[in-house]
Amino acid sequence: MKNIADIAKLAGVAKSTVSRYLNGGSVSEVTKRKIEDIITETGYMPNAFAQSLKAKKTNIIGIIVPQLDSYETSQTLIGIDQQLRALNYLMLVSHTNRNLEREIENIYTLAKQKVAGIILLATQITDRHVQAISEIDIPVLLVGQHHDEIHSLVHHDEEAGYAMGKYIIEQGHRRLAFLGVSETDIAVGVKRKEGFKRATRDVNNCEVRYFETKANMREVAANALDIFNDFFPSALICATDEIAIGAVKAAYTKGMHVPANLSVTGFGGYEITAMMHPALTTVQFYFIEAGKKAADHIVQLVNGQDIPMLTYSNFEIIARESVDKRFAPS
Amino acid sequence: MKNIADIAKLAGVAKSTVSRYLNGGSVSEVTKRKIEDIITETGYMPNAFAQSLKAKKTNIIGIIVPQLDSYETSQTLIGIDQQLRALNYLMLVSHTNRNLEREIENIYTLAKQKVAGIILLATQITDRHVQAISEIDIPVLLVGQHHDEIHSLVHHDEEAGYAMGKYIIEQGHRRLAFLGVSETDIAVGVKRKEGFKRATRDVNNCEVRYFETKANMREVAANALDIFNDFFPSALICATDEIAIGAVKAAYTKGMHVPANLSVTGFGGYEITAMMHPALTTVQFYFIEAGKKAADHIVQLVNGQDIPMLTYSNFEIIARESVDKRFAPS
DNA sequence: CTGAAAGCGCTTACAG
DNA sequence: CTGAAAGCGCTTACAG
Repeated sequence: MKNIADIAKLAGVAKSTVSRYLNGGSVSEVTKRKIEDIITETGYMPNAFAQSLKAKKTNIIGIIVPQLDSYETSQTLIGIDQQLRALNYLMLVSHTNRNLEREIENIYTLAKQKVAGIILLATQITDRHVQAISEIDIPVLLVGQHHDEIHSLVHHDEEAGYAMGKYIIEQGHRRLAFLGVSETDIAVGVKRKEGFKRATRDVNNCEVRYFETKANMREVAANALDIFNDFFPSALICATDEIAIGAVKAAYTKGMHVPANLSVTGFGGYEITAMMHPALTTVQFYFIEAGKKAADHIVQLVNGQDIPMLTYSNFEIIARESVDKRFAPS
Repeated sequence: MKNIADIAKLAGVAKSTVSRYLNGGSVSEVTKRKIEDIITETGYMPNAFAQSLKAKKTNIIGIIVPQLDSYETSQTLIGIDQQLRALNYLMLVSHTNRNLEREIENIYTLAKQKVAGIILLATQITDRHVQAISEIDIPVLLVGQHHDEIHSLVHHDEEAGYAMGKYIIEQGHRRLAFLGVSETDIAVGVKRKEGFKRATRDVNNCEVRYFETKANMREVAANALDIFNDFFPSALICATDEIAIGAVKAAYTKGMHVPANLSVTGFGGYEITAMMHPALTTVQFYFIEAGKKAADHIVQLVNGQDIPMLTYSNFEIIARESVDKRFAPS
């Protein structure tokens, strides 16, 4: 492997001239061509460490993900990667397997690797997160959760919950079960539920009950429909598509028909929800767009530019087959 | 941010002593403690570039993935990340969006970043891949596809195809449609089909027809069942779970019942296949295991150790509800 | 437009 | 066990 000194010697110029050529500094046409020839000839590639060591910055953005095998994560990463590439950055991905301890650890590890910035696909922000983030002195962007002191990009969970509530009410349903997740997850466990509450609380003759489950389709499929006891909702609003998929499975297993016996909805807009039978009514979030925006934001932060502390990503209700129209009592 | 010189000064020793402490060289107990104190006090972290520049190696493994949003990729990455972490390596992920051009480009980019090794989640290996890989002088491991000149880790696609063929025949099916993908994908498009052929070709009174589709559930759902024309198979063997999911949807859309009117099978063992209605009979590959093994292998290659050029990962047939038992003509 | 020199923050023989 | 010095491969003022 050749280094810049070799190239300089072969081209008959100084190292600094080669460096200038590489970085778009002013170099005469003749010199430029000479260097160019040598570089293509030798296949020379500058050593990224030496560059980074000297320039004190890297073109790597670290991404911390709690869960690699979810549609949401994949789509968000695709968006991030795409925009990062356009901005000439690379993506160092670190998987935490939903382990908060490991999340904190990774913040320090990435800092040590001198990444230019960090995007944290967050599920829960603890004080230790905040402390780690403040210690490392590297820009950090939260995606999916919001914290007052850290730049955040979130989906419009509360509004989405509200829209879903409105929709279900409009379809005439009045006995509703909301199947949510732990409130430690503010975005999914609290915001979506709150929005739903806001949409349904002033509706006449409407009974809503709230339940909690693990956000894992297998467990939901196995247990979800047993938690209602003697309550028989006409519609089941699930806080994620995964939960909804499990719930539909559970319904079939019990011999119930969706939506004839039970309407089911999700949140997310996972591709698979269009393939289900019946196709799932859900909230479409725009993960790829959010990922791109996240990449834009972290790079702006890296460059010292100013961005809003909190940004919302859009959503849309996708009405499909899993919700029945009922005649509501007036 | 402090550097090694600051630490040395504060501890009253030479930089080389601090370096030795950091790298586990021989340092007296007293000195060790002094340095330790200063480091925890200052929160000092060595600059990874300077380390890498000098030591001429990094702890980063580059991963090139064609498609981030597939169960297979996610699971494989989880396995890779997990084992890489155990071996003290980090994972630089680069997404190519199934663009071969970008795949080649990424090989060079990662080489420039001086990653210690590269894992390529491959779909197709062209001459240009081979050339790029030979040029960069960094160990490369192929996962999912096999090439004679490059270390490869593959699923046992041919055997899996064979096992699926045997299984379908055992269930009494004799009018079979195999819905495969382009032969440019050797593992999925050629090997699985060949295995299936081997299992079915000597069976009496058995008619098998081969079709090709895009490996995308939406397209399959829209078109898959129209390509048979006047051929009415009792079983449809799909080369991937995605295709099978699309095919089941297509069947429902046409008012057919699975498996009563048409049995359907997949390959992969995606989590969602257990949640479908009916649950899908498929081949389970062990992606996480494969990922871990891939991580082991690339690190062994990085360390100059010898590993076999070709390694197979296991599989298993998962018999579920999407295949009917028929009485075969004898 | 070009070159010589210093320095980024480490590690590694080498000498003691 | 410890330290002084050289060097990894770049970039960046600075001077010309």
